[in-house]
Amino acid sequence: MNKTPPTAEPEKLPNFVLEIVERDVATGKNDGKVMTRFPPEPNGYLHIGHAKSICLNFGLTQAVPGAVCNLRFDDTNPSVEEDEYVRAIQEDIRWLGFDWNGRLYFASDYFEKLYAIAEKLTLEGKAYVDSQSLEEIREGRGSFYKPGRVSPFRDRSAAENLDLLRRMRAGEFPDGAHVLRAKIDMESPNQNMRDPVMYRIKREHHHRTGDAWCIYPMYDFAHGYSDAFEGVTHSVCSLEFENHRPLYDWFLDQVPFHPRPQQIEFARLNLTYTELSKRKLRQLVENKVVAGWDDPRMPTLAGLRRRGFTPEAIRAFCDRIGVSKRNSFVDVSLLEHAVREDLNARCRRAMGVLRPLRVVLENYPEDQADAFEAPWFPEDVSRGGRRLPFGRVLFIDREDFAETPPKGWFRLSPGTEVRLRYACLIKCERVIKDTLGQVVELRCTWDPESRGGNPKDGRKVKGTLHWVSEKHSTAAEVRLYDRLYKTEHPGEESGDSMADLNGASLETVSARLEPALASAPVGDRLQLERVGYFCVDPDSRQGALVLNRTIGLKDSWAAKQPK
RNA sequence: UCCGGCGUCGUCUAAUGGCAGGACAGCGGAUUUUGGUUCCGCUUAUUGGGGUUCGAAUCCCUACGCCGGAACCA
Repeated sequence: MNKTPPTAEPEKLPNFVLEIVERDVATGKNDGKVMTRFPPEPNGYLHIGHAKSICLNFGLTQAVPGAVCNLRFDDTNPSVEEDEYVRAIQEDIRWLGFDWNGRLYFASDYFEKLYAIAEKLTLEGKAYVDSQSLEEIREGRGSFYKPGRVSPFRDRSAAENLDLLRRMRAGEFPDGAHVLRAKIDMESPNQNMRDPVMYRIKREHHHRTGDAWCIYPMYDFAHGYSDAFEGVTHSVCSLEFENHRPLYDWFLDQVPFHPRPQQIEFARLNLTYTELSKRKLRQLVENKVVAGWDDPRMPTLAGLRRRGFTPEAIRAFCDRIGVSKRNSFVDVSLLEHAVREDLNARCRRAMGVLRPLRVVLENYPEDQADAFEAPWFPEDVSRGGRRLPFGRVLFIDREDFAETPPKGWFRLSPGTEVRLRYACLIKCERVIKDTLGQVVELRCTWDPESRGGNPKDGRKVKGTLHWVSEKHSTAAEVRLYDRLYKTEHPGEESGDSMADLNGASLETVSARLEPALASAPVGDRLQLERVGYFCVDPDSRQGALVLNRTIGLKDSWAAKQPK
């Protein structure tokens, strides 16, 4: 029997980021202060990969006394950023169970301070205005194998550069006419150091600053300083920024800051059968492959929430996958395990039939009306229950009947007897088919001496089926979700994950549920016994319930069957 | 061909010069009015080669493999 207490947070794995932080605290670096930040660009919804970063950054504040974590929107590219995303991101972080405690920042709040630094660097001869075209700049930057070539504008005087920069800001030049570049090293083997662009002219409405600016700072220039302005000590980002660290440090070297932030890189999450590229996820939404960012098939937090995942399950998953520098693919079954583990401990059990098959009990009197007691939590009957109305006509799941049963079949088949959970034993006498040969109804008999499920004579049956009474049951639309992609690594073969979409990722069925479920509120989670975990979708209306299957139960019978 | 990073069970991850451990997955078994849960058990790993050392997954050298990098994106 299941004695599992309500979900407990599992032990966190040790990880190298936490080790660095703890060492820095121990050695008194930054006067013992620890500040991290989670810096999303508001250009899409957060997904399970972001959850890993959130759990790391905010989780550090729970592991290290006095540590804090900021939420900072990295909104330096107005072309792609929107307020909708700012709101959704905050909602998702809160839902996940974390709080930035008012430490909410925007890179765009620093535009004035960043610009001041740009002027300072320009004045000091560490930055210059380049008037080459985009193509010329790209060409001049060289390649993996070819060193860069200096721009013909690289030696403009500080005064001329400052004048041009001010006029850039003032809007005197068209988009693309000039950029501000850091003067570093065009021959560096690290291409990020080959005079990176600091500002570009871009006449685009910004979601917060509106039209106040026509020049916008680039990530590399803005990020480290934004960290420094806030007092961030440990700036955790993903592996693809490793090559940017020398540049991060170079910018910080030009202005004294205490504490001085340190960039630390870790491997972002990859999940099998899952796409976690924001660009690709946006494509799914824009191409209407899914119903929206919160489609329950999406790996977004909004999607997982609507699917019925709990924040506890996602946190437990993140704690369990660890943090390292190895790029890896986590098996999606680990996520599924975390979800089942949490849902198993918290969900009440109920009965519902996904694909109803009519069962008529020929020896059950028309006017008889039994009802059977059933606990909501079979493993803790003290938590209450309900009565299941019974009758002459019932529904069982089509999957629980086989006219010619395979080896090892415990369920119903002609001439065999099974238990209806909490009710009684029934035996299949006859199969009724339509003109196409499809089974449309089963004629059965019940054993009146087996009320509650145990026969008087003590005979055993192998199978126990879920059921509902036709007359009393309530109808529901049930949405069954499968993996969005049919391959373990979507896009691996063709280069485009769209090619590996699972066309059957959503199946909608007309189910019948036990009557007590008719009033289940939106968001309610439950287990349909023998079937899976479900939650009530916001699309539900009075009398028209919509259920999402969060995840099926483990099914060792189905797993063993030949495909 | 350049720069940076990474190589531990099928997968993810521990070990910080001293018994290669855990989780998931898989496979058995027990219990079970959910083919669920729970419990018990089992299989499986240090990329190769050299070196240092009483002792190496760990340090050094070397080879190989994988990932990232050539936006006025982040």
